[in-house]
Amino acid sequence: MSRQNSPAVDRIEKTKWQERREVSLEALVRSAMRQFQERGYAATRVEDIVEGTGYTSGAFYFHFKNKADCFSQVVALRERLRGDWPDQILEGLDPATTSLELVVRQALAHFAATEAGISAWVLVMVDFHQQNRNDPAAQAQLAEIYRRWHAELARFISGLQKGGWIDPDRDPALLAKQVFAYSEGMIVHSNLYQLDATGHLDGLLRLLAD
Amino acid sequence: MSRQNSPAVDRIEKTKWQERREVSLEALVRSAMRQFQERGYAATRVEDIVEGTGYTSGAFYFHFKNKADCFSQVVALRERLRGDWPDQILEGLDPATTSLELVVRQALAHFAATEAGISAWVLVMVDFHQQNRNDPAAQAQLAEIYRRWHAELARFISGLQKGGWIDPDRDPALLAKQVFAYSEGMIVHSNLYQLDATGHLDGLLRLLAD
Amino acid sequence: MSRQNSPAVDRIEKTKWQERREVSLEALVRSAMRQFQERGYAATRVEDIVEGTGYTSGAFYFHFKNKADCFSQVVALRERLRGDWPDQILEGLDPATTSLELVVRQALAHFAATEAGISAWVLVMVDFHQQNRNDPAAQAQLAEIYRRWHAELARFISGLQKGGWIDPDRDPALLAKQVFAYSEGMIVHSNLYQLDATGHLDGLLRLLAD
Amino acid sequence: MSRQNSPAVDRIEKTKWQERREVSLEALVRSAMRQFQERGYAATRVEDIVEGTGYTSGAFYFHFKNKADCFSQVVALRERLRGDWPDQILEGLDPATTSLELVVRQALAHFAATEAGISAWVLVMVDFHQQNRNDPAAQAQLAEIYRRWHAELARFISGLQKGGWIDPDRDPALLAKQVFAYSEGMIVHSNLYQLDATGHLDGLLRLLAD
DNA sequence: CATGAATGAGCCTTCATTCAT
DNA sequence: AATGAATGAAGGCTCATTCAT
Repeated sequence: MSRQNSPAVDRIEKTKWQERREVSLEALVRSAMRQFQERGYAATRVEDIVEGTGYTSGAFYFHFKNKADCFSQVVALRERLRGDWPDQILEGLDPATTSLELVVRQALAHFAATEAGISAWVLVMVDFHQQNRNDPAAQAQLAEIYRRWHAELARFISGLQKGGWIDPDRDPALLAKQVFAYSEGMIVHSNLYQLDATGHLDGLLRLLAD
Repeated sequence: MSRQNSPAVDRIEKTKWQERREVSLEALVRSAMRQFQERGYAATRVEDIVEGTGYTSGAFYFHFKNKADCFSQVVALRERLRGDWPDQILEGLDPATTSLELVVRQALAHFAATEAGISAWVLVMVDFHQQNRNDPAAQAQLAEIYRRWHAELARFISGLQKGGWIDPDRDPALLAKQVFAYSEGMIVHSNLYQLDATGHLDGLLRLLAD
Repeated sequence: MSRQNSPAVDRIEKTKWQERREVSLEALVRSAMRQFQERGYAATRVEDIVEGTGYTSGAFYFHFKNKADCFSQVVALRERLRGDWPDQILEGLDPATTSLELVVRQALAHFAATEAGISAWVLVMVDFHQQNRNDPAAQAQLAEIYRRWHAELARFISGLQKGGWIDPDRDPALLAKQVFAYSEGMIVHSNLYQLDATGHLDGLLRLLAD
Repeated sequence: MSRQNSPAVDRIEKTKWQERREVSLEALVRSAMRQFQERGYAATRVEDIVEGTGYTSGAFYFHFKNKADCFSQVVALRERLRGDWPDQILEGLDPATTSLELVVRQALAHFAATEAGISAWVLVMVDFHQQNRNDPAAQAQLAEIYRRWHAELARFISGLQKGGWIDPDRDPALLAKQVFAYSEGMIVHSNLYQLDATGHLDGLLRLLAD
């Protein structure tokens, strides 16, 4: 609290600090996201995250309580990046002229675009889960992440039902669960076993079809 | 010592040793399977595996080149345990009186039984994959494991087609890929996010249905 | 800014700044004393000291060269707080009506009062000593602190001798040394081993008695 | 368990291992004692302890759970070294021809001899206490260490009373407490403030005298 | 075939201190 | 006079693996 300054100056000062802080935090979180994706959660050292950002490991621990906290912030960033996709995608799509396949393609494209090439995040989630099996807080956090993802998906599916793309009698929550699991299962297998994406979309449509 | 014995005695000695060797190897592999499942691959220490078998870490490195080699042998054991399930299950099932759902249930039951309560092996696979991203040999090995699993599934699906449970025009390989991904996606999500199994079977049937 | 002002204003400015400086310094020193006592010297982080004062670590390093310097200033504060106790306590005590025990009790009460609940400072001294074993300057400083404390005690004991409470033939310096060591030994043991104060006063009187 | 060997061979094997283990453990504990004394508990790194023993930090963690555990074992060693001193010293001393001072000198000499030049262990105890203030287990352990030391001292004092060196009406427990605190206070002050030993014995005798 | 003591590289984390503002 | 983001060195501890026996 620089008591000699006027409140106005004070506010400006504070903003400047805050900005600087946000800039470095953002840089670290983005780097962490990339590294986690590239190496997995466990195999990523704090040094790896810091490297290339111009900061040091000390800065890391200024911004994060620990590695797990950093992971949380990465997840938060990913949710922000994803944005309000259920509405965004459905908005302006005419059921009369747009097939279900096209809508689904749009959704997949949205994720591919917003998640900045980080396509196999499930693997990181699994990795994080494995490293924190005995930490109930961490597990609760994972469940919470799912809850949000699932809610978004269910909302999207409701939209599909309202638009007439999907049978309105099916349970959106259940469908969301199935579709989500299927998609991530495909991603897991693609990465673990070096498979191509053939059939991914096809299966998705079968699950959604009545 | 054995050099002083006659060839006959030698052979007997050898056999005894070999037996002991097999016994201890089996014990270690089974313990490793349990531990990997319980703690994940990375988090399982060699000490954890050895503990409870009556052997020590030295024995571990007598039987395995390293931890990854141990993992391989666990996978091999799992394949042996699984056995020739496509034939076993289909054998004697009458399409006229048995629904697709029942057949699928039988298959799921078979895995549950043979895999001895190790139900979330995907997580271990992911874990192993993450720890060995830069080792092409390990990745190739994973691909090979998939190949075999996938072949079995495809064979099973062919059987279903022959029995009239599934549209004979669909591609068994593709279907196997989809069904496998879906199932493991469900398992991953169940474990990571503490979900129940609701809807798992339903989705499976939708994928298989025409 | 001050360069544009008249010398008079300058002087006023300077005084204001100096005041602020003293205020913050005082706050930090007092906080440091509390924290050192509560956590020990080594375990007290600069952050701990600063926390609760409204200042930040930057302010700390404005006032102190480093942590050791801060410690010195705390010690100086403690000496100021202690004040001129040998005279204060003896003043007005009538040897005819006041027992030695009562005088000693008064002294102990005085310390308890002035040192503001900081009763186990020896531990901090030991801690500081341990962390600075290889720094001759720090060790010299400790010796100096002792010298002053010891001188005060010796003066007090001289007073006791003049008042007839203690045999005038005994060496005040030696007695001071013994009494001081005994008292602090008691404090150390009380804190390390969770002992009560039983027998503390008794031993003190035995040391002083002829 | 080398199952191929006879039980006799087995026992010999085990003994060899045990011996080897004891040798290295002893080396590490002794080195730790020296280093703790020389540098203090906190300032002693595991590397310092290991250095000069021919072992590495890995060996340290094979023998000790952590640094605090190592400290415990050092304390245990010190108790072993001290041995059954109350009886040893009093044994064969004739009260008619031996003064109290001489007996006390013998005791002090005993400690000086057995503790192998480690004369200021209190400082290490304080250091350890300071580093573990928030660990109730550690604090309980310290109390236990005191209890044993104090019991030995009280037994010694009882012996002095039986021999007629000390007034039999005084409370041995209280006396032990006072004498112990005084002695360690002296040691603390000697080391912190670079004092000589003058007056130490004198004070001790005054506390014991009636 | 098996033991188990020991290695040694590696990683997370802490914290006194600096410095641009 | 004070802020607070950032540094960077240091230290405790883990664990896969080795090796003499």
